[in-house]
Amino acid sequence: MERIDIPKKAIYRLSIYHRCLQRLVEHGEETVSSSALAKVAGVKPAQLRKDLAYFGQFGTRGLGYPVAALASMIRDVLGREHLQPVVLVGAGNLGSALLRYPGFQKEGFEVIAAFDADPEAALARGVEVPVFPESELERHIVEREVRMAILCVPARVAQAVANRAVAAGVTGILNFSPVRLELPEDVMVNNVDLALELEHLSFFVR
Amino acid sequence: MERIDIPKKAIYRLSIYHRCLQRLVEHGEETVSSSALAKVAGVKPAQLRKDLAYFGQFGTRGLGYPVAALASMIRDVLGREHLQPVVLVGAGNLGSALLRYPGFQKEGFEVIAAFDADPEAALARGVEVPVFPESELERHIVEREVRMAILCVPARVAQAVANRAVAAGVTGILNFSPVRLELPEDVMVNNVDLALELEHLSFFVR
DNA sequence: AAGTGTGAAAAGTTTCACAGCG
DNA sequence: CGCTGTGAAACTTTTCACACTT
Repeated sequence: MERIDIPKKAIYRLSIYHRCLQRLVEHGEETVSSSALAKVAGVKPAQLRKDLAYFGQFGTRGLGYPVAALASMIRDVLGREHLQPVVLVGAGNLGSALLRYPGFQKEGFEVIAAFDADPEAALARGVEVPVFPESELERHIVEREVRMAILCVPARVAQAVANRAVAAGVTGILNFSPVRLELPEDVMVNNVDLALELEHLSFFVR
Repeated sequence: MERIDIPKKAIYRLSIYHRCLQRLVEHGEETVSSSALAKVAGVKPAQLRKDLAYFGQFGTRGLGYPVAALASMIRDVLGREHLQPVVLVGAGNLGSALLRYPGFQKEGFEVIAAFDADPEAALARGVEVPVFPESELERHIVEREVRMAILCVPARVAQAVANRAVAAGVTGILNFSPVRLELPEDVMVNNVDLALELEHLSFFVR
């Protein structure tokens, strides 16, 4: 696999660049220079050029990068040319807020189903995505060939739910539970620990 | 300031260690070795020891670290020995979910007030924290000497709200808006971009 | 014997600076 | 001339390995 020596952080930044490019497309821009794009993305021009260069040569010297084509190549690299189905487990407080969060849909992900121990309660929160009992998790993952799951379950059941999702075919987990999941290393886990982020801030605040 | 050459990531990990230590305290453990703690925190033992060593010598050779004392020193380093007041701006979909999120309280932060353009609507969502009109933001920040703010406002107003909060005295922002905030560099901004995290996953999923 | 603290090596990432292309 | 693409330098972070303490 050639992407073995691409810095992980560069992948993150690719998503940022993509979002900036989308805005440029909307504004009808045709080309953009590395310095202009770097400015709005909040990075240095050289870093932007290096990041893009990992994936090929897209710019024209003396001119810049073609906005639309660059956006398309990033979508391609990130595996987002096509809609990715996603499931969400744990439609409680945070989970149901995420189900109503427009950002996922807007960036091209479709949350096709949610699962909860108590689907009725979740539905009562005004969620539009269908909510199923947790027991049906595996069936939906297999049937729709789902690769990504969002986990918003309580800490004590997180590991068990993750194991089940992975056994059914999930290889990427966005984990909101404050727990370090132990999973096969070919499963990508992305932890978003809200309390941790706040703690981190408090070190710098004084 | 001596903490100039402490890796930023080490600060993040300190929070993780702290959470693991809390669990050990609950289980009545008195001491823990670097390898045991590293295991549950998901890092290598040498890294754990190095991280802790940035702040002093806390372990006993041949024995390990005293659980309670180590937890206390981390709280001290992170500025969390005392309760930190926090405000939240934008009590919409995501914001009101965060107001009901137990994790912040549990980790020792007190969200003392929330602000929204439409406080009535926010209150209707069953939030317990008092919700005020956005115009009162500055007054509360000044009166309670608030240093940290959680931002959940729509992208287009994020910069303006951030400017106001900073002008009133905030120096740390946990930003959920998908926008790169431009602020004085003594202000610490911690971006949590949910759609971005999902995008990042999709690169590794295939 | 068990386990910390730490220099030094290795690995990973960012920045520089400039050659080279359009 | 302007701006990309990129090797090499600088910097940051992680890992190793072992001296040293209890």
